[in-house]
Amino acid sequence: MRKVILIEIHTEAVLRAAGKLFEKKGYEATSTDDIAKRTGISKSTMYEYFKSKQDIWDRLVLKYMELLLDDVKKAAASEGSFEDRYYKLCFDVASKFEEHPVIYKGALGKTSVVTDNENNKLQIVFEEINEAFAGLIRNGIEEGVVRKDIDIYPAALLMWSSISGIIPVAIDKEEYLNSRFNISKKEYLKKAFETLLDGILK
Amino acid sequence: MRKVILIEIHTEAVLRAAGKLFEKKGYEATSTDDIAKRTGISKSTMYEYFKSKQDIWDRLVLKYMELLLDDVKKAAASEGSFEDRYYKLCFDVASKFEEHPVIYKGALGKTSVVTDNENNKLQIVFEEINEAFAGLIRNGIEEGVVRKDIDIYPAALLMWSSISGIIPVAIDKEEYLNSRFNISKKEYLKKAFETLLDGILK
Amino acid sequence: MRKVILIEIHTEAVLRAAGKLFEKKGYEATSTDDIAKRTGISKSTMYEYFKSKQDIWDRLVLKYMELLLDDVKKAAASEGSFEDRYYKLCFDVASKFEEHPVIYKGALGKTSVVTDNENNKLQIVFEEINEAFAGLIRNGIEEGVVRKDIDIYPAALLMWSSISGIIPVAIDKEEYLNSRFNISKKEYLKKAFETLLDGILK
Amino acid sequence: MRKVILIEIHTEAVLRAAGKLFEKKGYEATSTDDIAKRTGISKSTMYEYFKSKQDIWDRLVLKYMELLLDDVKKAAASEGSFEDRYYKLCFDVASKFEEHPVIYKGALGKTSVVTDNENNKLQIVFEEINEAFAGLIRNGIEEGVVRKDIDIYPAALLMWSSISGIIPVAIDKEEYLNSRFNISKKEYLKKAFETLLDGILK
DNA sequence: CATGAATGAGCGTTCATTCAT
DNA sequence: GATGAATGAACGCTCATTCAT
Repeated sequence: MRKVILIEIHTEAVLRAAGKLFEKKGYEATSTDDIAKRTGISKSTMYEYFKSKQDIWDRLVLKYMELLLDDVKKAAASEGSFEDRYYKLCFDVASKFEEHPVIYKGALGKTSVVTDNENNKLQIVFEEINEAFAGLIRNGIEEGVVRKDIDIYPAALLMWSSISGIIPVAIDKEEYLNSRFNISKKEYLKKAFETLLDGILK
Repeated sequence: MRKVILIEIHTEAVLRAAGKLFEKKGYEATSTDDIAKRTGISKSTMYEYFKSKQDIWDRLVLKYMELLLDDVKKAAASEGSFEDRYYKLCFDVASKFEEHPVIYKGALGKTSVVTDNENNKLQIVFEEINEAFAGLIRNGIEEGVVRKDIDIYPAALLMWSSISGIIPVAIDKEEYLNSRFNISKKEYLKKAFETLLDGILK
Repeated sequence: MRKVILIEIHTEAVLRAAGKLFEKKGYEATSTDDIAKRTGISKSTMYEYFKSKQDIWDRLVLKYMELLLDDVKKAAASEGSFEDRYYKLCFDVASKFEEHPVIYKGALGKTSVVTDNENNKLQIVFEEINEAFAGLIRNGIEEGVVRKDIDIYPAALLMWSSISGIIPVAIDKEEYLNSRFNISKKEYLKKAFETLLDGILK
Repeated sequence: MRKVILIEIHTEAVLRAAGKLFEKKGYEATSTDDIAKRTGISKSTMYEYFKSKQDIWDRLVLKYMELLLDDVKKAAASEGSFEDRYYKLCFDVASKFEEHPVIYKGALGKTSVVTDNENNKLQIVFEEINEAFAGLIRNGIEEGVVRKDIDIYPAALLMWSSISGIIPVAIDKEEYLNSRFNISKKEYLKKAFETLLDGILK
């Protein structure tokens, strides 16, 4: 087998295993032993491909953020009205979060710790996501539904960061929302995204 | 020395030390050794006052959330127009976050894990903060500046969770905002809070 | 209150508490904290009366061995035939063991560690128990039921140590005896004591 | 080096070291640090081969009981008269006890705690030892020297448990026997085993 | 290239004991 | 005489990482 392919295979396998484990037990409680065992390779081999546990985490986060970026780009470029695309984007992000809360919370909670190359890539993905949001808002302006006086990039960052604040709370507080306000998570999210949108509409 | 006083002194001292350390290195990377040493007492003495490392964290988070609650209540009840109070509240929260990002992020990321008594208290504080937000929105409606058709509590939770998403990003991305969009953190936050507010105004 | 009485009261209270706890959790797993708390006095006060945890154990063991001695003496001096007295003695020892297995196992398992004064007392109690056994055997010889050629003291020690080997096994293996050999603990003990007796009878 | 060999080497080495230490200081007072240091490997390596301190103890006890079983089987199947074989068996057990009193006392004091696989093995060894005793008694009956009306298995258990009560006392009280009754440990044991035997003889 | 084997450093927690008041 | 308060010294155990083969 070609070297490059082998690298890809092992890397993928480790990330898949690590993803499952980090999600289930969190970063600290997951041991490198766990990951190697689940991957089906030896720990030493794993260290050939990843230079540390942190490296596994970083590359995993990067991978998931790239997946998120894909989704976000697609949603922003999808068919339908501005609002359709906006909601699609929001719910796509929510769905990603819900599937991998640990990783996405970690990714967004630690964006400041940008020290090495890998994290620079993360920074770039982060900016590209912001770019996609910005593009959507720009379209909204062009279509005449969004206020012209809006600063596109800060507004994009605002949307994006609000959404990333709203979603985990919606997930964590689902039961509380149900029992106290008789409102489902989905309804709550819809309302939240709507209110957020109202802030930038004409 | 009287027992009651000592409890207060030591508890305070440990929480102060732990606050600094958790803030600097995070929960996992902070050892109980570190905390005791910085407090200036022996580890065993510390364990007389706190039953575990988790207990230290829980009580610390509770304390900071209570401080936040105080601020939020005061801001919501302060002089001035609805908008004045809204911005005061937002910036007060931002300022708290900025001082203790690790703790507040942790507090908000785990609010759902309500198992023991201490955490029930945390849950209550959380709800009281939401209540304060709700009170503010209710005032806004009474004053005729906020839309009547708004669901107060979900809206409060939305504001509160959006804000808690916006602030860390604003803090983490300060440099990025500066260099790319030539906008200060404060300006960004102002804009963000403003846009958020627009969503619920008439 | 007179000093002597106070000492007695506290000492008794501590031993009572320690007895319960050692029996329930064993020596190592019982903390001095546990004992003091259960006694209702402060740990420091406890240390006024006992110089160490080991001291508590030693004096407790001594106390129980003295109780055993009492029983043994009474049984040896009781009414009835030689055999009646022998079985009474055996079953009295068994009953004490059953009530306080941890302490009696400990007492008999550690008889060699005779270093300090307290344990010398234990040594004396031990010898007195042997003396009681010896007295019983002597009676048996006088009554013409026990072989004359027997060496009284070694025989006494033998009985006594055999019994202390038989009883814990009977207790620990009760279930095994039941399920495998369909024999109750009591029947087994009876047979065992009988066989043992046969060894010294005419 | 091949894995299988290493497992054997390390396991053996740890058990040897642990045997010495448990014998000298007892289970609780022996630390895992002690054992690893004496073995000459790191504590972490030790934990590769043993899952806990208790595991070390359990496997050690099992090993020694298996050695005892070997001896007992051999003695029961050895040349000579019934009595020769009986005494050989008794003195073999005594010799094993004398070499490793702590372990054998522990083994016999805890045989009832049958929870995991390792301890099931121990239970089986225990029963096999009993079986060997039973075989010996059966031979005695066949040879016409032992009473026919005896219940073989309970009698075996009786012998075995009496012996395990007699031996430690003989060892612990050696000096006492010497100085008080002018009898050597060996003589005492001989007498004790003899008396015990008399109980089941015709 | 892959890995079996090893480990140093550290962790949270416990507890018998002491001592100033 | 009684105790509240403090602690030093361990303890069993884990784990990310390394390195010879």
